[in-house]
Amino acid sequence: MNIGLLLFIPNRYVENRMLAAVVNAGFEVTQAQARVLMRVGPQGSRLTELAEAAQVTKQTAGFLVDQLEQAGYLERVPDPSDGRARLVRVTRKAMAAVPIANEEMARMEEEWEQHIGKRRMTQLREALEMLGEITDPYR
Amino acid sequence: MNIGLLLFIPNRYVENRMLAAVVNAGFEVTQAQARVLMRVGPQGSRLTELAEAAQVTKQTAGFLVDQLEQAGYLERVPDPSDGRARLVRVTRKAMAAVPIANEEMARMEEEWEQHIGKRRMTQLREALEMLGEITDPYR
DNA sequence: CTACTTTAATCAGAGGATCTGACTAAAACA
DNA sequence: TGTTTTAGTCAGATCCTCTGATTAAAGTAG
Repeated sequence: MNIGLLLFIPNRYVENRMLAAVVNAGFEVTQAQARVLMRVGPQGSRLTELAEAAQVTKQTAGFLVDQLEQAGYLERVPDPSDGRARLVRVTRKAMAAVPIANEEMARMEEEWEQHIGKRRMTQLREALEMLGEITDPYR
Repeated sequence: MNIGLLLFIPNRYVENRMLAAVVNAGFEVTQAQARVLMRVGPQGSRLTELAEAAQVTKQTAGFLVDQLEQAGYLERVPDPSDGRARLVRVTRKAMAAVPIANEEMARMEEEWEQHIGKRRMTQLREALEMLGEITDPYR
């Protein structure tokens, strides 16, 4: 079985479960919005950075940030160090979603470890981290 | 680093490279079309099967098959065993893309093995296959 | 055999996500 | 100062995906 598909299946599973957990807790976000939201840094991020991190164009990132801003999950403030730029920041409202997502992630990892064993889980992580070195366009 | 993201990065990389290889060889397909196309079985598949395998609704699958049919990559023939159903089959034109995709995949896997080593590659595969058992909704 | 239920596929309509190209304004640089 | 780069936005188009309703064939229970 092709390794692309092998990677795709658990990846889709994680995305679905994370989103479901957050939506279930009352946060109304879509998959695409969530991908942007989770990439906003603690001190705020520029739109261009978000676009790169989420692998979309600036326009798409802007479109999604607009929606998240309107929903009250993000805010834009002027960037003091650059008059052209603005910093996108996570609001308190959105921060409440972070522990929910983290807990769901932890739960999932535990289930996985239960199924494939601690040793294989460590090996999986190691292999994926190394693959990131050659497949992640942003580093 | 969260395992969802760790899975996402190489997965995206595979999808991008596979699509690029095929497109580069003159096949004009999109990512979504490719996902459906690669799931058509050798004896043809029903639309409903394709929808399940590609994780989309029947309507979406139908929409994509329409496009692929129009482009000459797929054809629909009546299913002799069921008057309601039709079989979607890959045309000769599209079959020419298969070796191209396979070669690109093989090339990628070789590069990965080069980077992380044969042992880790085997472990990766094994762990992913086991994870599929609990994360693949279609089995 | 008839009536009900399920299944395969399509039609209609809508919303979401993404892109390319063109533009404005601020910053960096020569 | 004048040119080039960078951050972000506007406009328009396309692609992908969904929900809901419909048609027709197949399966099933009496």
